[in-house]
Amino acid sequence: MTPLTYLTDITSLLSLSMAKAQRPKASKKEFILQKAATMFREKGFSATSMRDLAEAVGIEAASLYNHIQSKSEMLQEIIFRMANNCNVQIENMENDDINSLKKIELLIRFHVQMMLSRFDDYYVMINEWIHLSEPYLTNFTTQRRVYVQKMENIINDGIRNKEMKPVMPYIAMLSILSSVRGLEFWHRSTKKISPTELEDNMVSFLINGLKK
Amino acid sequence: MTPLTYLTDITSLLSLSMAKAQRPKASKKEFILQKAATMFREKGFSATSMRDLAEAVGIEAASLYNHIQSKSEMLQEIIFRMANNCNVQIENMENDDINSLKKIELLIRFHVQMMLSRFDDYYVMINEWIHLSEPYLTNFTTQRRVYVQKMENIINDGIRNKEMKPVMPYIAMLSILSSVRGLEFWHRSTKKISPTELEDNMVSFLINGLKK
DNA sequence: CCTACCGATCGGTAGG
DNA sequence: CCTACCGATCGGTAGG
Repeated sequence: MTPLTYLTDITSLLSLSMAKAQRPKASKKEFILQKAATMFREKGFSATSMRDLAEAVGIEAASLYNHIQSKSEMLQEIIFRMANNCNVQIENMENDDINSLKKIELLIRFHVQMMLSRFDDYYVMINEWIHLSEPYLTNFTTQRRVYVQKMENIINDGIRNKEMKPVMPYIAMLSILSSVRGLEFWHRSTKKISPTELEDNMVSFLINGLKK
Repeated sequence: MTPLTYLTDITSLLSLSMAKAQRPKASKKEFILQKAATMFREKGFSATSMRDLAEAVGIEAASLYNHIQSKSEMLQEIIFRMANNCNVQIENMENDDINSLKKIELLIRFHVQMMLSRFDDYYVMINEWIHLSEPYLTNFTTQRRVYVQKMENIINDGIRNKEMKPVMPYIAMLSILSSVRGLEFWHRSTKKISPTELEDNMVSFLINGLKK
């Protein structure tokens, strides 16, 4: 089984071009959301104005509202789609018959791949969730709490099965997710390291901290 | 030598109470900067208004300008003070006669301690630098580039001296700094783990990825 | 999808 | 340190 097995359904979630062919309206909305994600990442949600966004899209600010409901709604869509991707991934994996160390490796690979291939969306989820309004804010933080708990549970299992060193699961989980987040650095850099090299080396460094 | 040796000069840089006793004006400015750092962290620089800040300080918005020049200037002061702390730390250490692995351990401890004891300032430096205006923006990113290069160099030395595994220094540096950043999680949590426990376990997890 | 426009709020200043 | 206020810009709406 290759590490990519778990990622097969993600391309369908990405379905930008599909949507474009099938529903022109949805496509324009997707286009707007993509530009919004890029600007939210570059300038932050609060510092991005609807007029800036409209200019990037190529229409007047007022016209945006034919496609989206509000600035907040765009943030919600960007974040909860990405959160769903993450939830689907870990739930598919949980009941799978592979050992805990391999599960963690696959999770690291999944997150690195998300961070590299869907940089804007992933970055916005991680850095701009604070600007969600209620009840979305609580919804998100709850989902995140559940997610990281699942990850800690996998590490706990690994320690009990003697597959892993007796590290503090909380610290390992935190370091893994944070290290992936740190790849924003690489994204801003001259990219002398290839995505594959990056992924493999990150896996190897982090797994070294876990493996017996 | 205890890991804290390198931190002795930091308390003098923190000198909030000293300034309070000596120069009342400077003290009020410090008070404002501290409130600003907290709000910039909680809501982001752009979403923090001078009126919000004024209310937290207990004066009218216009009165803030008797103590500070502008909203931007506050961000600059918060960020460059913290950046200076980091630079002082690594420069003091560079020419020191300890091995590379110990240097990295001390750097991890330094960053964890900064993240825990000066959460607002550290967080603002890491997350809000993007809102600096030129020439401060370039100044900051340059300082950061130099800093992480120094850290990579230490890891490179460690590998050449056979103290460390042949990891990719870039990845190790990135994971270390990102893991510390991830402690914002802990800061928002119920804090069932003590700062010391946190520091020691983070050191041990990350050093495991490096140590032969 | 546009023009025209709304009330609210922004960072900051004048003058005392 | 305050009152009073500035021009600019914000997210969003009406109406076509």
